[in-house]
Amino acid sequence: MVNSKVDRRVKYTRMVLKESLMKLLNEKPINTITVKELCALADVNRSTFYSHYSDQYDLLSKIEEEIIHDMNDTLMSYNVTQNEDALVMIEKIVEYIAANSDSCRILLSENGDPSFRNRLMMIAHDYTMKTSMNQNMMIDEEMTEYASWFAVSGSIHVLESWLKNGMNKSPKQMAEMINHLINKGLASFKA
Amino acid sequence: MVNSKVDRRVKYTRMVLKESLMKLLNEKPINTITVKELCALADVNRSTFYSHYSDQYDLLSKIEEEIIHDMNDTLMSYNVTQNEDALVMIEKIVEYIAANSDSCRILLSENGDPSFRNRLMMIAHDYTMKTSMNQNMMIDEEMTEYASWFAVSGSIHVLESWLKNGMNKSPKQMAEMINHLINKGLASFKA
DNA sequence: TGATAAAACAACATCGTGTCCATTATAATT
DNA sequence: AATTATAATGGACACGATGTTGTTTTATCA
Repeated sequence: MVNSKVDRRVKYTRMVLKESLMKLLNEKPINTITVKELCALADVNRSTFYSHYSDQYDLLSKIEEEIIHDMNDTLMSYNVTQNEDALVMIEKIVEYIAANSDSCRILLSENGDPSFRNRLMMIAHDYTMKTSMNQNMMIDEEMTEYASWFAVSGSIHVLESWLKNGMNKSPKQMAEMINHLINKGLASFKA
Repeated sequence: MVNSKVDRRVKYTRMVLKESLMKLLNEKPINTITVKELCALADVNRSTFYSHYSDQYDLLSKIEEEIIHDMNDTLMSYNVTQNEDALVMIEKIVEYIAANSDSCRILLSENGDPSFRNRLMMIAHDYTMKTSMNQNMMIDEEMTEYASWFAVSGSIHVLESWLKNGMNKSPKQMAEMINHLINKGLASFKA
């Protein structure tokens, strides 16, 4: 156990700082949040903060790092093969986001961090495109790249809206819809 | 002429401040830009800055406002009817972005402003969805909303990449590709 | 050219910042 | 339980950006 070597006080300090920053991000953008007020909310001395993080942005990126890493691990554990259907992969991603909806909702919101969105897109790109896109050859190399990002960006934004709407559909429903939109576009929704 | 009533000095001050902020945004994110350095670059007194804008973010939003307003006007002038093909509307939007590629590239980049992206998406949403989506009835109200945002977000992101790549395709090519992706998805690109 | 208004200049208090160090409190170890 | 180690606190500090104010200089407009 590597984790057990970390002092309990350190664990608590980092945890409460992360929680407090997320609370503040739920109310206002990062650029209006000061280290001072963050520490006041967390009831942590400002000196202590600086012994862990260089500033608000550093703390935010650490929070994101944690989620991204955790998500990667989770997806890795499914050990998806090239042949497996892309729909399964999309489902796994949606389910992970659902399981971490609070954090994801905040980080993807108006007050969130665009770079988190980008990192998430990179993961989605890797995990879905490898399986679905490469199955068939595409006409144009550059166009393929554009098409791939179109799908990923659209998907992520749909999930952002979904989180904002309190997850009014099941993860399975969302995954199926996204899969349809990616592969067949709006045509698949026309009556 | 309403514009001619504005003092030349005021015009110059605002112009040079806008230009300077864009230059800085081309190099680093807004949260690392100070009013002090912005004024130094623009060679404008800090007091003068404050008589026009409350802070960097205010100035940035004014810049965005200008582009958004201008874009709306441009699109309005085409007076697109409900029946007109969505492809035409997409072309107009792509062409506008191409004509203002420098500003749009910066504002949509890593150092740009997410809210500009959102405003752009609102416009694209209004101008394309009204024409294309409503032509056919959709199955589910909520799903229609999701599908619409999927298309818009994907499209904007593709255009972001396109700008970043130095516009290696023609606006017409991009518009056609986007139109295909929206309506037929990846299926339309498979060999 | 004279009236008007904007920009520049200088000075100011304020606030958050980042970094000290000494002290206190708490966890880990024996 | 006592000891050791180390994390957190509290206070102080200089520093720089901020936002404001009043005065002077400069440019514009009519």
